[in-house]
Amino acid sequence: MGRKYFLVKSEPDKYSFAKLLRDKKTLWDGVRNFEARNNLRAMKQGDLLLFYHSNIGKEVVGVARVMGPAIADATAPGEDWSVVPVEPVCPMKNPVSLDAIRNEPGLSEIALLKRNRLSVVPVTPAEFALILKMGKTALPRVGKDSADHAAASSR
DNA sequence: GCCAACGTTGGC
DNA sequence: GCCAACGTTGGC
Repeated sequence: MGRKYFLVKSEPDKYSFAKLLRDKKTLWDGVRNFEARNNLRAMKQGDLLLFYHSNIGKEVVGVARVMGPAIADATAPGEDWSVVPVEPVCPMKNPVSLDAIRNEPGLSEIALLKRNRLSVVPVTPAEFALILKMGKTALPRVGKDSADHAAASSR
């Protein structure tokens, strides 16, 4: 099956999309909610993430990509939490605010709104495409993404 | 296994 | 900084 889409939240003064751009990659750790953890575990390499700034900004500011499957969260030894390695894909040309999402009829069912306080929520392909469009953002051509291309062309 | 207390998240 | 929503914990 094709790639899946999710939205992940971070408080920008804790970990911002700008910081991810600088870091080039990070482990998405610190998730301490079972449902959010299970969403992390549902991710696989190549899945795309909308990066949302909570509290400050309250807007989708960029797109990130899952670099590999979920692994144990080393920040909670002995506990059953997970992290996922992610890398930045591109910033949104126009950040998409929570208000804009609320006011968009095509996004009335989005899990971000329905499941208010979940820090990792699934996004449908249609919702993902619509938010990119609202952000006037196109995904870059991914030449380095040879594994995905090989998988796609072998189908 | 119910439910009250508590803690956390996140919008305002 | 307040408060509402809601998930988690712990007593019974």
